[in-house]
Amino acid sequence: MASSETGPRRVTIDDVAEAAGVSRQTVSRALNDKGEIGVATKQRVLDAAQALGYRPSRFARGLVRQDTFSVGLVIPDLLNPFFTEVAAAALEAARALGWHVVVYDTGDRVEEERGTLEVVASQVDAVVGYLSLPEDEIVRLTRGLPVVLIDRKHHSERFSSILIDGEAGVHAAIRHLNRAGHRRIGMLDHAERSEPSVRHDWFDGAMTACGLDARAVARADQSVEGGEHGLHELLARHPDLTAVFMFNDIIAIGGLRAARRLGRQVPRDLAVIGFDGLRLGTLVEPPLTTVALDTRALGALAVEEAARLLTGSGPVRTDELTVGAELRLRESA
Amino acid sequence: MASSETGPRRVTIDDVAEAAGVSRQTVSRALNDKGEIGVATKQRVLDAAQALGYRPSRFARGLVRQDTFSVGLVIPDLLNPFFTEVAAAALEAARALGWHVVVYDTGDRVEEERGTLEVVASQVDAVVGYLSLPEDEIVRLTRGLPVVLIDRKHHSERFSSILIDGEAGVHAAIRHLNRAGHRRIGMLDHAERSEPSVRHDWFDGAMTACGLDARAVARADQSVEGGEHGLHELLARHPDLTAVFMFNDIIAIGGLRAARRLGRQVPRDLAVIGFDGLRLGTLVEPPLTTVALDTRALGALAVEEAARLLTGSGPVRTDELTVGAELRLRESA
DNA sequence: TTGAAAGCGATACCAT
DNA sequence: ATGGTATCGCTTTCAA
Repeated sequence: MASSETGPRRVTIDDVAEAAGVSRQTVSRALNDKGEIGVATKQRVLDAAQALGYRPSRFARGLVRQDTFSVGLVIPDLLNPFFTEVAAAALEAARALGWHVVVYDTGDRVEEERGTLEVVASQVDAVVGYLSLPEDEIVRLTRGLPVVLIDRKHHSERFSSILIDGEAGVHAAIRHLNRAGHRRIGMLDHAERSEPSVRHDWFDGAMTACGLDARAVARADQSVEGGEHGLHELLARHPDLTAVFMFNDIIAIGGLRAARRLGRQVPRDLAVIGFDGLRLGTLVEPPLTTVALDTRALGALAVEEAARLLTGSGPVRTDELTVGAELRLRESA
Repeated sequence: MASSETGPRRVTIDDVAEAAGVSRQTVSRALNDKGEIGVATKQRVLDAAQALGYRPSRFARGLVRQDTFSVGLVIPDLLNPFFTEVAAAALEAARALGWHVVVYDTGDRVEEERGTLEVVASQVDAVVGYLSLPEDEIVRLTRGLPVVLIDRKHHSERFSSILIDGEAGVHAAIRHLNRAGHRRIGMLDHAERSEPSVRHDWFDGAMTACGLDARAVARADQSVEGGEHGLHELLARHPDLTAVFMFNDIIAIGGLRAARRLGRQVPRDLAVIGFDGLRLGTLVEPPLTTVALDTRALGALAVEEAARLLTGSGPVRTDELTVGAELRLRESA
């Protein structure tokens, strides 16, 4: 027994050729259903391939027929319904283009994002992602690949961005609350970064436009539990609030639950408005009023833009790469 | 202007070598951070690569360093939370193995499943999927690839299966209802295939074991709306039911909504038990009692089994490829 | 530190 | 209908 056992060598097309007593081109023909081959020969080749357990190398094949593309989709958490919807849309758009999608879930960890970007370059032709690393690091890690950033501006030439413009939607939401008589409106912002979010800016602007005071703000983790916690805190500090605008639907759903526990009935005692427009919002009680994004468009645009970047077809107008948001009235406000 | 414009040729390593005035091995060294290269040379190469917009071919690279694996994950609908959870688990397991996952969403359409299987073979080293095509067709389309079927038995040598055993869990569920005084218990089965589901068999067995009549069964589409419809129908035919076991959580959530609309309070007027144990079930009102599957294990096992199949390491015991289910009491029953 | 040459495993083109 | 040969773009020896 050799001590340098090296594992079974890969079965190549040549092995099949030898076993079937033909040349490798003939094997190729048989396997790819090309014509120009005798029926008997073909069968013999197929049998040999089967017997040897032959599987063509996708790399060798890809090398010679340069006609398949894949995009890497990098997201923080597939179980977060927002990203589920974006991912589903990306898959659908990719299917339409005949592209393959390699999905990476970084579990909200920066090191995983870094690790992913490190390996992704050797697997795909372009990257689409909701990324949190500094841009120069992304530039370095993606070694020349086209990159499409979701909900984040870019600077590098190689990059592009799909942006979210929720300003009009948030204004509509606050106006809606104002008209319904709400004056003391708070916001639950996210707690990820140290600075307030862009959504908070929109909220601020909308409140100011209505002549309202926008200072009742607390922060929450991006999870149902985070929203629950956050609303408790917000209401502890501002018990007189009659309405709350939430950073997103996930947090809003946590808020709904917290309100119930606090004995505050929604929307009678407390109006709640979310952001994102997740399907999930229709399943909770009461159904969530929200500033709805077209997550489908978001995912689709991202993949399509990646394809555009790769083929070098000209730049598209920024507004075509921007997804708007509109107020969707349901029952929570 | 030549009328036979052929598009920009791909930038290869040789182009970079020429531009930098070095050999291509030197370029390779520079790009892969190998040592054995002068700092100045390295920088010159990197600059040239940058200037030319060079990106290494993943196929060429993969061909020579045969060290990366990918698995194709084929599911009917990523937006169905059950598959979201399975997919997330699969991604996590794959990450641990250093594998890449190419995801395909067939949108519940058989033709798409067929189309996917047709192209997937040239992209991955193994396939994991919740498939509905006849096995002989899958065998044919996947041309030699190892295949792991989720929630479905296999016959082919090349295949393996991850099975769900919910019998004990369903028995526990029915016993729980029985103990709580329920006697008239119905079931909402799925409507996909013509025959009753395996879960229906479990229900049947459990009811019989309790000495109860298991004939109140209706069918529902696998969606929230389907569950809503289905429960209406079931209660129309059997108005005296006091409890319902649902094919899965999605349908159960529809049932919850239907019950509310019918003015039946859950669990007081109607107890509801789902199947799957989705996180989603904790968000609805009331939180859903369910026969919970370990979807995490399901996805992870599938990917790990695919890896095992590929490396040819011996077969694993069937019970290690089976995911159990247990009754998770929440508030709907 | 750098370069030349030999593959990796398939397909395409051109003979026969 | 079948085979020979070049080729895809890169990394890995092995020399220099």
